[in-house]
Amino acid sequence: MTNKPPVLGTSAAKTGAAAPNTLAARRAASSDGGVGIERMLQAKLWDNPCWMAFRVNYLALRYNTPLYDWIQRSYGLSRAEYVVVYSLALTDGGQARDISETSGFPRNTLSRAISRLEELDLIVREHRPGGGRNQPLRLTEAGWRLFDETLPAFRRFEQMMLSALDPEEQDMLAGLLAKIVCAGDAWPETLNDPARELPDQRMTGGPEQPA
Amino acid sequence: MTNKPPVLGTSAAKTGAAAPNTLAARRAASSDGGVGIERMLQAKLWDNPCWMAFRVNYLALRYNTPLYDWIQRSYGLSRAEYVVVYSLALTDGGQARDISETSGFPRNTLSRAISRLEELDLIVREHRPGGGRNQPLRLTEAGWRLFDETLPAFRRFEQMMLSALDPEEQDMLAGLLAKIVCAGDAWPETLNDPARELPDQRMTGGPEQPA
DNA sequence: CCCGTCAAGTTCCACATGAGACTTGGCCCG
DNA sequence: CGGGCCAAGTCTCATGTGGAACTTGACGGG
Repeated sequence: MTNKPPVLGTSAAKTGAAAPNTLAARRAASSDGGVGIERMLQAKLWDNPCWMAFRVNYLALRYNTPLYDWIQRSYGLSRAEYVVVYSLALTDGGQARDISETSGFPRNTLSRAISRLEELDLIVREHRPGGGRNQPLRLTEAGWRLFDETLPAFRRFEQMMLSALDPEEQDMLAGLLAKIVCAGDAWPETLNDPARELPDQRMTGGPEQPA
Repeated sequence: MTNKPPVLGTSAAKTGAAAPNTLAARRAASSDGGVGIERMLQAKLWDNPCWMAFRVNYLALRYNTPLYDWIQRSYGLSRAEYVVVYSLALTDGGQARDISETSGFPRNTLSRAISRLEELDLIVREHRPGGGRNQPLRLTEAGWRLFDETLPAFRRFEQMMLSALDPEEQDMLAGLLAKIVCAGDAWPETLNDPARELPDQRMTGGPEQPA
């Protein structure tokens, strides 16, 4: 992120084929073979009162990091910037506000991202001159090209992760997660006193034990 | 984060009872009732080639933000700092490296976090004077107290989210996510050329349609 | 037993990030 | 039709963040 990479263009990022790429590989390289890492990972997985939080965060991390790093290196776009592109590809004419609410990026970060994308001619906004308020945003030709070019990598990575499950299990997972997301309008977005604001759920003894 | 909040202590954070707290509430307050938000959210949920990525990221977001903000305000600890405490509570004697690998924070961020926690007497390290290499970290009495005091909020929030599912579904979800996480040693941590490094999965037609 | 190698941890620094205040246009009500 | 309110979007600025280089202990081989 220090030296501005080529903005746009499928620049191949010379294959630094050497360095170990997977966790397993890097652990093996550790002095102790990463015993401590394994121990902590197992604890967080199987011995964690907040099992869902960990799993979800861990998966998000392992997905986001390689992909957005790649986008950054290859196209010079920050995560926020790419998220704008992606959001518009799914919902053409969406506004900054919508992206903010569905992605969690603060409004000012998106404002910047949008300005930059406009400079790069990846998106346009209904430029009611003087910065009108409700500005629908759209991808340009170049924007769509970028999306089409990058989507497969995201898809492939996700499929790779999902390949640990068979197809029915994948459906199951999709449904379960959707159910939770849909219930999401009701969660608070800030907490003042959690003991007061959150229902005091009886803890239903950890749902699982080591495999 | 501008004015240093009281470090430690269950400081009640005066109940700003007024402002709308849930998405639904804030949407209702929008000029257009948040129609655009809803549209984009539905698209990202049901019309998204990367359905898992979105769901997982969304859930992570909706979980992390309120809880870690609360920790920050009430205890003056950053997310990284709290993660250290939490990690040690699950794996006493773990090292910085382990936390880094299982949480995704870079080593230097954790280094800082650990130093600060040590100053605050929440943790201790086997201080081979002069900064020995493999330093096991442990919570102090105060550290454990902090953990015990804060854990319930995290648990309650997670339970609240999970309450969209019945108990068997929760088990199901736990199992499915675990299966994926366990397969995780094999994912690459960086990508040079995704088209070359990732298996070219046949796309198994989106797993679901609108509910 | 010393030296070379390697990774754990630290330091430095440039920069993206996001909190908060501000501006501006849309919209509703009188 | 005019004024007031409210939210969308922007700007400024302090600061947390993470890349990269560095230091230092550990370990293994000659």
